Amino acid sequence: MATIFDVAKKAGVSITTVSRALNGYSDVNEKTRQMIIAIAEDLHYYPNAAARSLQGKKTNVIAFAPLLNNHLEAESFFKEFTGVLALACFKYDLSLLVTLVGSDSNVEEVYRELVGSGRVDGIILADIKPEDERIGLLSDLDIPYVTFGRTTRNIALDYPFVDVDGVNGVKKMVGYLYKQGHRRIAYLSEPLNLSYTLHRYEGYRQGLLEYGLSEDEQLVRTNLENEAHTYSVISQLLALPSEVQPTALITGSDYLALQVLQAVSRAGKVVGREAGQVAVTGFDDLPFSAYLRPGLTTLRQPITETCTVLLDLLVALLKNKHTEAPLLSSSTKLSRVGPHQFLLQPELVVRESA
Amino acid sequence: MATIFDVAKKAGVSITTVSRALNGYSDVNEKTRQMIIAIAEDLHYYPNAAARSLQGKKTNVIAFAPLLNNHLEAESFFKEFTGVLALACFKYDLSLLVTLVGSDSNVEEVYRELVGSGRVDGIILADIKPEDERIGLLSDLDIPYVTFGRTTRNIALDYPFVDVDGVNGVKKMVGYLYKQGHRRIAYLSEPLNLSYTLHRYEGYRQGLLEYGLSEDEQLVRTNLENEAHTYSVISQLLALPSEVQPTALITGSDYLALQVLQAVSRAGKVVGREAGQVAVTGFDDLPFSAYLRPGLTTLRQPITETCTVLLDLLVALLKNKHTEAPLLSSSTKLSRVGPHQFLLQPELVVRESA
DNA sequence: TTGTAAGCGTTATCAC
DNA sequence: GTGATAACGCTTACAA
Repeated sequence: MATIFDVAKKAGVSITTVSRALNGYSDVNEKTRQMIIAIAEDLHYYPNAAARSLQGKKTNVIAFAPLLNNHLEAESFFKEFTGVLALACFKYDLSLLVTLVGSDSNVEEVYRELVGSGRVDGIILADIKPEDERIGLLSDLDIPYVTFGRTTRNIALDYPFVDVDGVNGVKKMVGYLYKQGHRRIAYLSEPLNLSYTLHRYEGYRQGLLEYGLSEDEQLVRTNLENEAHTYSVISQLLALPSEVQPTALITGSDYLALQVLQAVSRAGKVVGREAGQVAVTGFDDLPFSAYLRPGLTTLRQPITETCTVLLDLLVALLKNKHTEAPLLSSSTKLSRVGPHQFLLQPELVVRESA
Repeated sequence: MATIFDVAKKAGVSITTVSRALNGYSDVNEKTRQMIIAIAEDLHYYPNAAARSLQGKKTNVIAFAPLLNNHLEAESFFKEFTGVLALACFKYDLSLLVTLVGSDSNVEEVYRELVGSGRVDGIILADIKPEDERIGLLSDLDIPYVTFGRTTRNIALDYPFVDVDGVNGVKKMVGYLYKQGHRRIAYLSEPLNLSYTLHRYEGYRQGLLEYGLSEDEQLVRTNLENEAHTYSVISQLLALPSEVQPTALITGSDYLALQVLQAVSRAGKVVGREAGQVAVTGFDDLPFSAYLRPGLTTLRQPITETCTVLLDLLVALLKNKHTEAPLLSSSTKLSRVGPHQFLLQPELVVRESA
């Protein structure tokens, strides 16, 4: 590979001049600059990124460092999100470094290494927990970062985040089902480990409250860990006496809804919105959801918009660590809930399942 | 961030000793090493990756640098593949740098920059064209790389690739349809720009040959660029006189199959394998394909295995640029077609659509 | 077993 | 306008 020395030698100037010419400094004779540019092209010279970042220059790489969830739902969402994020990065002229953080690894160490290595300009964090130690860590480490998702505890930190409003989303769903005539609405969820699971559940509770329905413990199952478990829970629910049996099942994710769809069939009931049928809903609107039969009524996470806002925010922080947050294009979906904090509204997508 | 100097100072030794202690050299007093390790941890010291790679050390980062296809099919496959690849990289303790190469960009320059930047140890190339200039380029640049997919022209190069056998796959599909009684089998494809599209089409031709069917130009449409076009082509095909009308439609990808499914319905026909119905098949087995109604009969690309083989191969090249290729776990799906060249067999997945 | 010093390829500071 | 030269943080001969 050609280095700056090769260019300098061939041009008969010093490396300083080459550097300045190529970096667009004004104090270079225009003729000299043109010559240097021509030679650089000719030699296929590209500045070594490692050397540049040693000098504290930008790498134009950002990291996406989510926690690795072996959960299949998490995995399919991860694929979709990563793909969209990579596409979005392309538009911002950034490369995306995907670094998964294993569940058995020393989390703090992984992030410290990522930052200390100097490989990336900024970080996108995901899979935020109710109280997430990574936020304090990255703040301490003084690297620009944005989280996708937010903590639930009201810690004083004003960290930058973008989140999809799970509370409001599920609340809307409860409202939709209520208007469809449902009065006994169950809530099914994976374990409430990550913030988004809590937010969605909270939306369920607020929804019930808003529509004057009381929460019935029997109808809330927030510990569905695997398919077998889901099956048994559903068959239990659908075997309840008819006056307490749920007529609608809200699930915390599309993937879970998928299992529930199967389970309901196995229990001998039909999914749908006709009388006597069981309504089932999801959350995410992953690509497969549109193709299920019946099509899944769900809440669409606006992934593309999310990534755009994440990058707008991160790029602003990259440019100027302590400046005001950017004024983002105001979409009806998007609201600012803090100086650097944004919430996007999921969209109710009605299909046949509810 | 703590540097090696900080550690050295606190330990009261030179930076050399710190470097050797931390890199596991044998010529360091074990006590000294332990002390240094303790101090390094205490100080949260992590070697700066830029500085290391300036010394020609490994970065433990590999790049995935596919061409950006605005095509939706390409996009959904890209997401799936990238996600699986990232997951696989995690197991190999590698980070994945995703760098999309825009269609309007200077391709050569992008790859030169990627290599010249010194950011990555190796590269995974995708979207291989019949004759792909990137292969010669990366060879010249002398960076380890593996391609997903292969060229079609028999250029003499013995470059490392892993590919899914599209020829054999579609051939199998023709055989399957033949045994189902189909004699008029159409082939539908996006434009034949990339190798895999050509391979799949070639499989169709070989299949016809093998089963004594003659190729009918009317039944081959390899220029479907968009949905509208697909609709019109399908309605044309299904309006042919019954003695020449196709009873089965092989498509070059699941995504195209999706459009075809809709188009057939619009043309007033039913998709399926009953008499009088139209058979439709795909290629890829993307997640949504199982959920279509009717479920899509297709050829599954073994993405996970593909990524494993890609990484096995690349990691071997990383270790020792000119050594023999690794002996990979022999699966029935996998065959070696050259020293560094592997072919995986797609699997026929029969569902209701054919 | 440890330290000194050169060098990896840049950019930035300061002379000229 | 241009050029020495000193960083940046690390690894690795070569010395001691």
